[in-house]
Amino acid sequence: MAEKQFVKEIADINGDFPQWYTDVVLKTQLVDYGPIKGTMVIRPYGYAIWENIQRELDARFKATGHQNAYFPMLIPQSLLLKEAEHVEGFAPEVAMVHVAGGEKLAEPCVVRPTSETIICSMYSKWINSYRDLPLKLNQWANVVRWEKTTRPFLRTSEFLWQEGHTVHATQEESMKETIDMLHLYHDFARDVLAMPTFIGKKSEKEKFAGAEATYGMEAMMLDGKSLQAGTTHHFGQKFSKAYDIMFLDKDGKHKHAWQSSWGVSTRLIGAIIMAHGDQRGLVLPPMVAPIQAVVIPVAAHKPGVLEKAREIADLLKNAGIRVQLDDRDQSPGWKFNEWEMKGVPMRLEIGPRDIENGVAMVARRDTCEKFTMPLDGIAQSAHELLATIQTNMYNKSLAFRDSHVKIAHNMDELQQVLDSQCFAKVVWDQDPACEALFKEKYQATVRVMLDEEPFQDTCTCCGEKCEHPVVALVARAY
RNA sequence: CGAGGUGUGGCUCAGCUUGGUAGAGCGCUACGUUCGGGUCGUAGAAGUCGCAGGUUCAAAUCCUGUCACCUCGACCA
Repeated sequence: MAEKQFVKEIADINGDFPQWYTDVVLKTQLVDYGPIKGTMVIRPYGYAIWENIQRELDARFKATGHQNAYFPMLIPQSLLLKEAEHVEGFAPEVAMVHVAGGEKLAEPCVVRPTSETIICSMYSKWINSYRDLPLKLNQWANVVRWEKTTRPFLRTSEFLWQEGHTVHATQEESMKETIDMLHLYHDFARDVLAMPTFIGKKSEKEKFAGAEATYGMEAMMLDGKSLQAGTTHHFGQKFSKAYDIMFLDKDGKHKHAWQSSWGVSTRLIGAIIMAHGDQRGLVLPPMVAPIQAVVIPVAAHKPGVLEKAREIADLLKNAGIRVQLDDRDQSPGWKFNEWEMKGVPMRLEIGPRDIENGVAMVARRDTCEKFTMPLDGIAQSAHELLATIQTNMYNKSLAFRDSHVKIAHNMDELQQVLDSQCFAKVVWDQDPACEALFKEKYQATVRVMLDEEPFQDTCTCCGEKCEHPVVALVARAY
């Protein structure tokens, strides 16, 4: 059987993690490849994960005073050209429309690679007074970036995301928003995705095209590589000057507004897969799992078994658990394997023996433990187990990550750390030459840690005394 | 864009060196059997071998061109 071969394949992953990754996302029917290279078809099981992420994130946005809106996907080229750095940064990966309605367009339009330009052009109309500020909008949308190489969820030509764009009267306020949202993402990853992340500042070289400062949230994957899982940007007044977003302040003077933007994408799904997955396939945190519990009748042909299984599934469903009864005509072992591969957090087996004993066999996906659970009060027990799994998954990831971060005092140590598939903490003087060396010698990138005291006064890279030492995280990244 | 690789039923591939009737496993369909960790049997449907040209009595196989995709590097959420 193909599935049997698959289980065998991922049992010998041998550090060939990307291959494991691709196999898993295709086999578990999260996605399929689209007809155009680099595009991804998100199938129902994969999309349901995104819906759960959306719901949880959106609630957090609303709770912090943000509103949702929607802007057009097609942007006139001239609008894109207004902010020089932004254009330069995105030009190589922009898709354009030259013909529409059978005629060549007088002015081509671009398919949004991000929406700063169209949103800022609207903001300049909408904002006139300090009374209009702050303006904090978010959009759930798709964007297109014509990347050279692609991988499902992690890098695709088109992807789904949310992009928040805020406007403020002062730099302090805008900066606070940038940092607040970074922490919102961090907390979200911890509480919902069960994924510990590092938050930090991107170097000058790596910051967003057009931003004054870019901050990122990065997660450690099981192979010790880093994945950027979210970013927030402080724009200063760059875009407000390019797009003429001005307001009349309390003091009667016209001023350019201060802006921020921030986003996370369907890449988060890739992050979940690579942060939690194991040799049997996906392991989904209960908060985002499309199916939190599956009920499998064993010896379903015997009288009363299927009925009891259905009764228990209904009990869980009424208790608010996303549950599925698997009453398909397959052998139980086959089903166990399928749902494990698909990452369902808990499985309940109901057979004649269990009914007789008033229990269900329960299997946890995160630990692969199997034990009995009394049918009496099972909805409550299931809820508690799901919460336990969620917490355990976070703790497990955190322990893994913490054991894979090491301090590097010099370049020799850095090499050792990176070669052992770990992140390196270094001291860096923010010299671009040193950053270039990290990249050149180790294909590694830096992100500046926030609020960390340097552990030495010399640079890990060049060994010279630092004038502006910062602690930075050096890691190989996806 | 640099380096390597692959195109053969729905999927994964064998066959190619040395040209001679198109193959397997999985999946799918029907019937039966089985069901506490990937059941078993019988029967069946399904492929102009990526495309174009060339060599030959004869091309999946050899030659030339072309297209597509995959992996690894440079860029990105």
